[in-house]
Amino acid sequence: MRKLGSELGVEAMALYHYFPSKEALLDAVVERVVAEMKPPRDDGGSWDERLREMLHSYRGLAHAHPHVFVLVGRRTVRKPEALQPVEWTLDLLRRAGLDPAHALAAFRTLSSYAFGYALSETRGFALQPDPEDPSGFDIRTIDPTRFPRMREVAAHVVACDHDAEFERGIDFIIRGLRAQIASPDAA
Amino acid sequence: MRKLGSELGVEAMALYHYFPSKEALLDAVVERVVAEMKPPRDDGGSWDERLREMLHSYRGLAHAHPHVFVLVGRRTVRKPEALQPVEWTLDLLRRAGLDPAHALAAFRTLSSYAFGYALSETRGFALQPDPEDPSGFDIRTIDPTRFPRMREVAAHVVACDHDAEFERGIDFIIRGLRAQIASPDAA
DNA sequence: ACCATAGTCTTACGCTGTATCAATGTCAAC
DNA sequence: GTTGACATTGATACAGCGTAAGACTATGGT
Repeated sequence: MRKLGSELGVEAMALYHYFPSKEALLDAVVERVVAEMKPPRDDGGSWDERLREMLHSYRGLAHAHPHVFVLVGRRTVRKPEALQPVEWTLDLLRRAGLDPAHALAAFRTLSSYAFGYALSETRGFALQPDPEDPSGFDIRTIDPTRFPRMREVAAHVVACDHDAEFERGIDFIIRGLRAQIASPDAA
Repeated sequence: MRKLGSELGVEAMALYHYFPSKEALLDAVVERVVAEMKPPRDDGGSWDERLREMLHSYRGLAHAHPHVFVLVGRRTVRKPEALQPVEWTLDLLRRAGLDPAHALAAFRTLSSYAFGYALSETRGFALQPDPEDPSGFDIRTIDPTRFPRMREVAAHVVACDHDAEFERGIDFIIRGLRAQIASPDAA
């Protein structure tokens, strides 16, 4: 607070005239960040293309604001406006042919995936060697007799295109959604 | 630190004989928590059943240690032992028929999903009304003309079986994995 | 001229992690 | 039996944090 205040040429306590607490201030920051998400294009384009767009836009928040993104997952929503992207996505899924219950399940699946992936990405995946701490864990030097599977994927881990990997995850899920849409009665 | 110290009948600074910093101490806590994960059963049982078991076990950590779980996602791995569950899961996926690159992609998809879902769950999903703050956002009273889709799912949100919902998400992804295994050459 | 209001500053309190260093307990070597 | 090394703990202190309480100033309406 003191730092932010001095950034604004003001004492820390002046901020409390505008926000009741630091948490409320951060909530407002989150609100601003989430508001950066753009609605899906309304022109031609299949539902899954627009869905992909939404998810990439969501992940983009993590890239643009890595420090804020951790806070996005909290239940701090006071104004429903902050949930506009949720409304968009649900609408997308409903138009794709899912009933409300499945649209909700699909939404939670997709958003959990995107949230988890983007968050892991900003913190550095556990398997990824940390360039800032060369003394730390490095999958490339792992004991191949005890961890043969990790040894196997080590090369792929260090030379990983995260954009493509994120997209592949969406592929998996969308395939599942399509199956649900095609045969809504199946378990 | 002072609190933990007094819990142990000791001054706060005594802890620094065993851990160089609070962060290192928390890393050790995370290690202990992750070590609670059990290896997948080795008896008969399809790979996807064992995979489900792993994911439920992972999510179970969040239920058993909701405050610690946020820290699980950090790259704080120093000893590869803490990555034993990763090795198990990779092995599962490889045996299921995925090549190393796809096994890694599948692992990241599944773990991101489970991590994101479990984390959102412990914090309370954004859509879920907060029982501790009845004055906050409540999806049941949302404006149906501005947010028709959210209005539609409101009933399902409040009466949601998270176990089943989590399972449905796994269904989606596993279906995608099966398609990849069936036709490895497709995009 | 008066007062309400908005905006800011000052001071202070209790909390945090931890650097520094002194004190103690323990045990092996001489 | 004394000594010295080392493991462990305690005491004190410091800089940082969020924020409660209240005083001060500036502004605009009456």
